[in-house]
Parts: sequence; C-alpha cells; structure tokens
Amino acid sequence: MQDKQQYKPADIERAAQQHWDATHAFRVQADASKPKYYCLSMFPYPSGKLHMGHVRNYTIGDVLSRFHKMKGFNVLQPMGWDAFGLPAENAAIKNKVPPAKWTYDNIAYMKQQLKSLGFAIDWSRELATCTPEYYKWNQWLFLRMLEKGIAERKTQVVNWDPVDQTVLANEQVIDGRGWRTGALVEKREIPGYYLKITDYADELLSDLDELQGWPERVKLMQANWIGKSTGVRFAFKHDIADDGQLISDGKLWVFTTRADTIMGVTFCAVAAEHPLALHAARSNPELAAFIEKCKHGSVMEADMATMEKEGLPTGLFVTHPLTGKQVEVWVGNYVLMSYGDGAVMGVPAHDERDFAFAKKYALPIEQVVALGDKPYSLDAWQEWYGSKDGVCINSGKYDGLGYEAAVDAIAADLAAQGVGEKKVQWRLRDWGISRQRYWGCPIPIIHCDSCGSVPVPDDQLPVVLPEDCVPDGSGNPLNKRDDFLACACPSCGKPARRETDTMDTFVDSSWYYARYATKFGADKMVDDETNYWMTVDQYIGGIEHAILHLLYSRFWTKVMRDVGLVKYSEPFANLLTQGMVLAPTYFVDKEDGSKDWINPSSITEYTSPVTGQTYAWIKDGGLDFSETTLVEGRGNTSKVRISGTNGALNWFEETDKQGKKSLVIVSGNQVQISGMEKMSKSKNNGVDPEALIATYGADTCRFFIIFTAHPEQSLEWSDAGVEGAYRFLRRVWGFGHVLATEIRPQIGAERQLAGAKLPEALAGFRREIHLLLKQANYDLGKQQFNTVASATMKMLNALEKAPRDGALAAEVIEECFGILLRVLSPLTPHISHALWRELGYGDDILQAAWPEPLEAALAQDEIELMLQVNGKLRGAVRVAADAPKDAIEAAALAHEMAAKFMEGKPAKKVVVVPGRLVNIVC
RNA sequence: GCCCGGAUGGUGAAAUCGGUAAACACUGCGGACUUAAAAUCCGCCGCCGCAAGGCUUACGGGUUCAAGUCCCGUUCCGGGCACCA
Repeated sequence: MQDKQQYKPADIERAAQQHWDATHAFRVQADASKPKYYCLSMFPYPSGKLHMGHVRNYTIGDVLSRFHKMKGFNVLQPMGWDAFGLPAENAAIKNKVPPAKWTYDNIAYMKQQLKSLGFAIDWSRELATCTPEYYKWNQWLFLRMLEKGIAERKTQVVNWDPVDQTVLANEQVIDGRGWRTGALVEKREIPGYYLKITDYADELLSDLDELQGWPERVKLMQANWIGKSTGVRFAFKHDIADDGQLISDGKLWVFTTRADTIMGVTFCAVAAEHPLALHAARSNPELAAFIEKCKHGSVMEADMATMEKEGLPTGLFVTHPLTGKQVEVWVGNYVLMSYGDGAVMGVPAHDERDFAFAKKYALPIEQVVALGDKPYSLDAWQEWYGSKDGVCINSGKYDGLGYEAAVDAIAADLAAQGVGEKKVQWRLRDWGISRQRYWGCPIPIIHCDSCGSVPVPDDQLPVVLPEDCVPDGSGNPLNKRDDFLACACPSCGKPARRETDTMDTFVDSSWYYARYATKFGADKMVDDETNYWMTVDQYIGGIEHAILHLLYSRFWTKVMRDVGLVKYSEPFANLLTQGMVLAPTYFVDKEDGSKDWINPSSITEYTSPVTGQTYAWIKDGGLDFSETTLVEGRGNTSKVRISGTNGALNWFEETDKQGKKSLVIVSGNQVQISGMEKMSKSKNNGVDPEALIATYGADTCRFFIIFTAHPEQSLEWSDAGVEGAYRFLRRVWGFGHVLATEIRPQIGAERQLAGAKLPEALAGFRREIHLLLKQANYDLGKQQFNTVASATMKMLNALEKAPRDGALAAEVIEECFGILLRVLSPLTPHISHALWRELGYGDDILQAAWPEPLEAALAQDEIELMLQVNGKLRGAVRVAADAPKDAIEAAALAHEMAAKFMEGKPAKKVVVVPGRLVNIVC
C-alpha cells in the first residue's frame, strides 16, 4: 500500500490509455438513440512537434468531449493532418528530404505525442490531406465547380522573384526582397483559377445571423471582411483614343460610396495598368518609368495602406458628368487594377487619402459638405471632413441635402444621362486557389495545343502528385517531371501537358470536417453519415482563423450543398475561439540579410539592473546568471560582470558622467529579441510539451494549461506554476488513499446520509462542495474551464479540512470525493480513471453520470450581506435567508458601523440588493 | 493604415445581470518536521499608515446610490489584412 500511495503519473497514464485502446472507448458510430455531439478541434499542420498551442486547443476539445460523453451524448472527436503546405518545401530545401517523407515522419511523431496526452479521439477516422484518397475529392469538387461556373480561369497578381524565377508567398517576401535571393520582388500577372466566393457573398453575410453559437467578434470580422456597401458606379466621359478607337468607349468608370461628394471631385486616379495610363505612357517616358516602378513592391494590403502615396499626372482630361468641368487623370500607386474598375475619383476635401494626395501635389481642394458651423481649414485633415452627417454646400442644385438624399438625387441624375447607377459593392474578392508550388493538391486540368484547358475526366481522378520530388527553391519541380507532365488530351487524344499548379491549402481544410463524418473508402466524397454527425456541434481553434479558414469552409459547405452532396448550409454551429499561445521570438541576422530564428528553449535572458533592458543570448553550456555581481560602483561608472563557467560570455554595463547607461558586450552569442508571437514553425518559437509530460505527466500538463487562463484569452507561455498543478494531483492521489484506508472503513453496513440532519460543520462542508459543483457546472456551460480547475482545487482544500470522524462524515466525504473525481475527469482523465476504479466507485468513470448539486445540500438558514454607507464597504450584517427588505434595512441601520459613518445624517435612501448587499445613502 | 481583441498585486489569474476587487494558484518570507536535504504541513504576502483609516483594476474624462464591468477620448500589447497555417 505504501507504494500505491505514491502518485506515479507514468504508470497511471499508461494503464488508462491501454484500457481506452483495448476497449475502443472512443470509436463511435451513428446512433439515433442518443443525442449526438460532434466536437472538432482544428487539425494541426504536421510541423514536426506539438507545441503548447496544440496542447491547449486539443485539451479544450477533450474537456468538452469527455464532459458531453458523461452527460450522455454520442460524442465524435476525430483528428487528422493538414498535411500540404509550404514548411515541407522549406524543409526540403534545407535538408534535401522529399516533403512527403518529412510530412509522414512528422505525422507519426506527432500522433504519438497526441496519444501520450490521452485525448478521447476516434483514431479510426484519422485522415491526412496529402493522401490521394483525400485530395481526389478536392479535384472532383473543383471539376463540379468548373461545370457550374463557380470556378473560372483569369489572371492573378503574384510576387515574382526574378533570380530564382519563382513565385513567392507573402511570407517569403522580406522588405520587398526575396527571402533566399535578396532580389527585388516584382509583381507579375499570370493565369490562375478562381472560385467565385463572391457569388455567395450575400448568403455568407446573411447566414451569420443564424450562427448564434459564434462569438460576436468573429461574426463582426467576417461581416467587415465581406464588406457589403451600396454606392454608385459612374463614368467620366472622354474622347481619348488609341489608333482612332475610343479607349473603353470613351468612359472612365469609377465606384464611390460617397456619391454625395461627387461635386467635389478635383482629379481622378487610375492604376498603373489602366488603359488610360498605358496610353499616356506611350508619349511620356517619365510616366512610363513611374508605371514600371509601380510594378515593384508588395501585393499585400497592409503594405499598400501604409506606403507613401505617389502619383504622376497623365496630361489627360475627362469630363465631370454633373458640372461638365475638365478633370485631370493621374496615375496613383495606391490604385489597384484588380479592384473594381482600376480607377477612383478624387475628392480631397472629404477623403483622408485624397486630402493627403492633393496636398502633396498641390491639387485643388473644394469643400462640398458642411457639418454644423465647423470651420473648414486646408491646413490639416480633421475627422469630421469624412462625416456622412453633414449637408451639401457648393453643390448647385444639391445644396442643403443630407447624405442619403444627395446620393439618391445624384444617382438619379447620373442614371438619366446613362452614365451611372446605384450598385452594391463587396469588399470580398474571389478566391484565387492556384499556387505555383509542388507540395499541394494538383489542379486536374490538361493543357492541349488544340483544345486549350481541358478538365481531367472523373474516371482519371485522382491526379496523383509524385511523392519523391525535392524542391530546391527554383520553382515548382513538377515542371521538370516529364512522367507527370506528359499526358493525352482527354478531348482529342493528342499529346498534351498537365497543369502543374496545385491548390491553396485552404481548400484542403475547407471540408475535412465532413470527411471525418463519413465512411472512408466509399467511392464518394461524403456519404449519408455526414448528415447524421453534421453540423459540428463545437468547433475549437485559434482566433487567427477567424476570417479566412472559417469563411472558406462556410463557402465550401454551401457549394457542397448546391452540388447535392449534403443537406446542411453551415458547417459549424458553435465556435470557441481559443486564445493563442504566445512565446518570445529571437533571431540573429545572417550574412545574406535573412533571419535565423532561435527557439526560446535555447535562449538565456538577462535583465540589466542598470539599464532596465532585457538582453538575450544563445545558451551555450554553463552560463550562470546567479553569478551576476556588481564589481565596481565607483563615481558614475558601474560595472556588472556576469560570468559563465565556459568563459564564452563577458560583458559589462556602465553609466557615464552624463548619466547615460549603456551595455558593452565583450563576447557571446547575442540575439535580437523580437516580441511575443503565436507559436509557429516559421518563427521557431514553439515550446514542445514533451519535457513537461516526461517530468509531470499528461494530467499535470493538461490541468496546468487549462488552469492558467480563460480559453479565449491569449497566453504568454510560461511553465512557472506547473509545480502547483502537480502538487494538487499528488494531493488528490494521496487523499484518495486516505479515503480508502482511514475514512471508508468507518462507514457502516446501513447507509445513514439520505435524509439525515447533519451537524453544522459537516453540513457546511457538504454545502461548500455542492456550491462549488454548481459553480463548476455553470462555468462548464459557458466554457470557462480555468475556474472549473479552480473549483476542483477548492473542493480538495475543503475535503482535507472536513470533519472525517464517524460514519456520517465518512459517507459525506465519500460522496464529495466522488463529485471531485467526476468534475476532474475531463481535465485529468488518467488519474480520475485510476482512482474511480481503485476506490470502487465504478468500473469506468467514462460511464459515470455527470454530478448535479443537491438542493438539500445547498440550503442554508442565514446569509451575510455586505453593508455599505454611501457606496463604501463598512461591515456586514447577518440576516435570515428569507428576510424581507424592511427587516434587512432595519438590521443595516441598527449596525454600529452604519451609525458611525452616517455621522448623524438621516438616511436618504437604502438600496437592498437581495443576497448581496445593502447600501445606505445619506 | 484598416478591421477585431486585450490591459486587474512580484507572477498566472478570479470577480456569473453594474453590487464584498484580488477567489484559486505560482513566487517570496517566517515557522514545524528532519542529523541534513528533498518532500510535506502551518502562517504571512496590493500600496500608504503605529492605528483609525485612506488609496488601488493601463491613462484622462463621464453616467450611477454603486463602475474592473457601461459611455467618450488616449497609450501600449496581440491577431487578421486574401500565397504561413
């Protein structure tokens, strides 16, 4: 027994996991006799090792799964791998290993890590998106979309590295240069496939209202992203012609949501690729050079928005449709050809960006909206200039009209001339899915010299990706694989060439939830089982996926519905957006200008007592910061020396005569500190849970990560405090054995608890446990698991102090410890499993019913109310639990502290908040 | 730049509908046990003050009998911005 009293997580966890494996405890099937609960955590990218962000995500999912299982639901919790993607290619470049091998090795390793955490996963449904049996269906549905006109081919703008002759991801562009070559990146237009998500914009927006289980902020972000706005599309007429042919029928089209300010237009700006810009550039070398310059630089919105706005006049003029005035056309680097018509009207008086542009190039600014009698000044932009609450001025017949009336009147006048109309505009753009990359799902298209782009027939699917390529950074290796490229045209049979672009990996993750809920191998994308399990009852994942992944999945579901595959319109009924786990990032600059990211586990930090700043070094053996000593403090110079046993590090700080503090580094591998960021492969700041599990066990690891913060809150990772979780579980284990050896034996053959009048101390203890249970159940309902963990700790604190002598007390303790074990079991399933069995509560805690508080245990006679005088706490009054308001007021006024702080003034008012407090106002 | 969040003791955090700010832990300090150490157990721990008491939820205003919580403004931190996933 001595040995049994020792908490040994490794043994306990191995035994519990073996039990679950042997009994297929988490393998499930459709079962109409039970309510179903589909609990899905976002599947991981197999980057190599789990990090704490994964542990947090999957522990939250597991808590919900196990809780619902005990509540009687048929629970499905699957797991799989988001296995295509860029990091595998980067690893290939670095290690010369094929992405397939790297990926499958990582999956094997991470699966074993997940298993060691004891998650209640139905592994029979595991999938990896890089397998042909999965991605076949990406290809199949893509072909359906082509048939329905949802997929189409058009041009896309990409980052082009002119040295490597390859397309770069945004992540691979650093300060406008290629990550490996350092070459200036160019924008380049190439053909690619798009999915017309904009056709579903209205539905994607309006269905947000039905997603009551989604956080408001996510719905708000999606609504803003979709960005429905009503405005006016109208044209400026002109007679500019190329070779006698009017350019764009002599109309320069623009879109505006501020038609009320059209009278204030003083210029127009067009994109560098706009026909008018190209026309003007023919006879204007300076403009041609400017257009060339615009082709460099980023395609990212964040860069577009923050870059210096530049422009050049074309010398061309168009006619204002309402005033007939001539308006000059400029080329602006901030206007994108791919948005709308590639041109914008300039109203500098009422648009902040136009205001700055006009000031920079001395263009006229004409105020056409006034707000009250606020003075308009050209000196600086003011917030109200952009307001829609004003009325039109200097606008001829539109003077005095408010925003809506002005828009209506102006739109009507433009429509009458045939040069404008009201139009709904979306911010949402179509989804470009073509990637010029190897490690992804091949797009099932064949290019034939005579027939053009021909879809691969269904019976030739899947188009299988060869798994032995090793990318070297110089473009897609599929272009060098004749065995992949060569094929016959499905249409005419002549030799043809296979498409080498692969799909965006967001395609893979847009429908995996439906595949889990289906029988694999069936020659269908999804089968009828999907209609049983779907929709997902609880989806859990990082807030960083709030827009793209979730929006694409919603879109893909609606397409599957429209193709007749599924009956539901939305994939995820309830969404828990888990806060990210952040860790510090560190890098050293490499000679080629790129950054080498160093994992926090190999970093030592030191905060200088002199400058207050924190510095970081790569750990190299024997560094010991406890040896920090102030060696000199003479005059205004202080020196701090930190010694390391390997002598590699040596620096000192000094304060000079002006009081300026500085750090002088003599030697050592110093690294740059670069802020807290979400744990990721690319910044190499993931913290592997393995060491924690090895030292303390999975239960401690799970308990700690749940305990340490609210699930939705972002978390700066630190394992300080994990000892506390471990101590707690050790005490739970120890108490279980005290219960078995010392407390239980006092229970008689006849049970006495039911209906018994308990002594006050025992009743108080029992009430405390049941109150904590009530709180825990409430918190589980709102998915606040950290306070559930606190509640279990409070329960144990109470149990250890509870009266334990006599049969009645022993029965109460047995009941309360049983409650504790069950509340704990979703958090720490292994220890709960072991104690539940060993203490004879039952065979399997998974089959136990979730506990509910007993009303009889909660009842109490007297309660304590806080006493306030003028809103400040002055004491407490005890009253009967059912005391009426006037009795409470009387008790409050009779309190000595009330008299003291009322200072003889009469009470003007007494506020009684039932069950809480009483406040005397005087 | 735009959109969405967050900020509470030395630290992680809690406070359910506007009603006792700091529960539960970590660290630290003091003590018990021990030949000693580890483990364990007990006590203390927001700031000022001898005390009575006063002050305190990033900063500045406001609403209210009462504000961490609601409103307005600001700062800093994190996420997203369409090819990281």
